[in-house]
Amino acid sequence: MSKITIRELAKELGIAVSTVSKALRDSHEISSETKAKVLEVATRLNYIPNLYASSLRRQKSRTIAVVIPEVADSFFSIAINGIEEVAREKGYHVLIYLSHESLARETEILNEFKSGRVDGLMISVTSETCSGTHITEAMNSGLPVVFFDRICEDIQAARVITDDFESSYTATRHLLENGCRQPVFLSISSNLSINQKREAGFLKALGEAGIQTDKGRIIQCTGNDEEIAMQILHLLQNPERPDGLIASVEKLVPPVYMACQQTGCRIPEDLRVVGFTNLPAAPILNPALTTVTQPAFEIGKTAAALLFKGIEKAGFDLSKEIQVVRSRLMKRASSGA
Amino acid sequence: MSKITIRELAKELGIAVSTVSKALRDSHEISSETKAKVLEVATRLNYIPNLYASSLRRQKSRTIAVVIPEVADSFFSIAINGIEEVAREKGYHVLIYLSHESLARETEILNEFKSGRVDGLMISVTSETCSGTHITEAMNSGLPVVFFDRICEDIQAARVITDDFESSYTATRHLLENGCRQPVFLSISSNLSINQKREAGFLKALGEAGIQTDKGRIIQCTGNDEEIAMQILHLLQNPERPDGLIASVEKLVPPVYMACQQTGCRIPEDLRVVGFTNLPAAPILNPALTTVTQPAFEIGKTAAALLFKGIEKAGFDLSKEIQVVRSRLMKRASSGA
DNA sequence: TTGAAAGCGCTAACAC
DNA sequence: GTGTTAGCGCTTTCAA
Repeated sequence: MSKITIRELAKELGIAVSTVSKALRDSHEISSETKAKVLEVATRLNYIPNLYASSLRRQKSRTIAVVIPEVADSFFSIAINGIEEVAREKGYHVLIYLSHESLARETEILNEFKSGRVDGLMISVTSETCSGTHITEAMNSGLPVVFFDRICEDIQAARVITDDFESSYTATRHLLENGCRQPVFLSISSNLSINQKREAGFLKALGEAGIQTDKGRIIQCTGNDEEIAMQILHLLQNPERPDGLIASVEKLVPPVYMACQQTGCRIPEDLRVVGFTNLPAAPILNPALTTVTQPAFEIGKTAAALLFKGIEKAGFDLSKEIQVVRSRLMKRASSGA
Repeated sequence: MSKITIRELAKELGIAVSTVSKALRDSHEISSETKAKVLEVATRLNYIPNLYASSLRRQKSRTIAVVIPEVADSFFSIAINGIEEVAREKGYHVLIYLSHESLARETEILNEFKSGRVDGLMISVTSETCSGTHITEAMNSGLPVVFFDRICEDIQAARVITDDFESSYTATRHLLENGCRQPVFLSISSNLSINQKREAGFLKALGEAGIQTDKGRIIQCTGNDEEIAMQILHLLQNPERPDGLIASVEKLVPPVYMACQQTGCRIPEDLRVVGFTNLPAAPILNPALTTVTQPAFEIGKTAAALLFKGIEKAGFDLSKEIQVVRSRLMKRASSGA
């Protein structure tokens, strides 16, 4: 039960520690008989190698870090599922860090990785992150990095993203085809490249439909949850209220629905709604929400697989890798489909 | 930028490594002048201590493990928020492991902790976990353990839970007071102590109301998502269908609502529904869902705080700690409130 | 094919 | 108050 070291294994077997070490790592220079014997005793004594000793020696930790703004969000939590699945197959451990949309916090977190704490990093940046010097610094220290979903445009690094521009364009066209003339786009930050793309897709569809794009079509929702709720409430109370709405992130969906309940604004009759979200509850909302559903699990898996390639394949240049996994528009009642 | 060691710091300063080490750890046996000098050079050279060397030497990793069945669930993801917050304050790192409701997987995960990989463990067990020998084994190796939410009754260990019996009893009474005569309780596993308590609270309320508790009032939902959906569909298609329902876990909510849509069963007229869930979307479902809302964030924080006390306070006996944080019944339209 | 020995970077006795 | 030194448990030359 107590901690057993490689030294004790060696003593038990009557051979040298180095032999045991090699046998355990399945080295080709050890005879298969010896390997078998070592393995047998190791399992019998329930030997578990000390990861820290190994990490110190090999400068490898078999651990990766996942840095995300928030975990209580269906996109990120499902993405973690994908990441964890791949990590487990590969025998890696997963450290989770939440930046809570704070650049300062994100910087602080990344700074710790310079010491070799992790072998790789997967990150979805905060809405405050414009420049990425804290990230490039970590990369320069030799850390393989993969961005997923929320990338940093100005950093040349591996990216796993979805087709934000196209899916937003498609969603907007869907609204327009259902009769919207004054749709708005609810954003949480224009720093975020995914938001810029979603906004661009939205505006392109508007432009093609001959709808003015200059006056308040894009609305920044800032502040805490209550402030955002108030902002949305005001929007819908306004006499010139929109007749269509795209919620660009999941957390905007409840306040939109609540504001409609409070103002008597009917979905979809008065306001057609589409949300970027992976909420399993989307089909059972009142009314069922039309969503741009991102391939969260796939993105997590793909990004993790890419990272491990970067970690394990010598000479593999991660920085040029860009993978796009497509989102799907799921039409439901909220858009009057 | 490159990795700088304590040895180089010492050389730069012209003092011994041990002095540097002690200064960095703010030891009382180092003069404040020396400390200041060391700190200055350390920050100037951007020294980041090698965690693995330190962990190997001190047998402490400043890392904790969180083992949960699933992360794409609002209770667990919010609990992680609470855990992460406390961990960050304490300067600890958080490893996440998903057991996916598999005892085998859970056992495999815990086995790795015996080598001293983490300083403490927070766990919410799988629905397959009846006996906890894999957990006691880890505990016996000296690992501080805190259970949260899904505990193991037969293990004497720290627990942070909610009032499952009482909240289920209250929820059931609420259904009965609104006219239910044939409520059912949807469960995913009777192994789980939280489910047993919730079932017991349900049955007690039924008993007090003079309702028979022997015939199929408690329904085990097993299998994958589709199978569960089919099972619930059959339940509602049955001529003797229930007039009230408690969904004991979040993932049962969507299939219940979907089945109602498909069968034309109206909530709350034909079926009054209560769900154990922290879904932010509960108020905007069709109709708004009455929930037993668990204090997920509080549970996470409390459990983490307890674990750190167990890790850091010498002689503190974690195993006797039991903390109960109360859930709240949020009455909404689905129960006909 | 196996073994001896030198560290990985840090900490904690123990000396000075 | 500061320095010297012996490891923590493991991996990896290099020698046998």
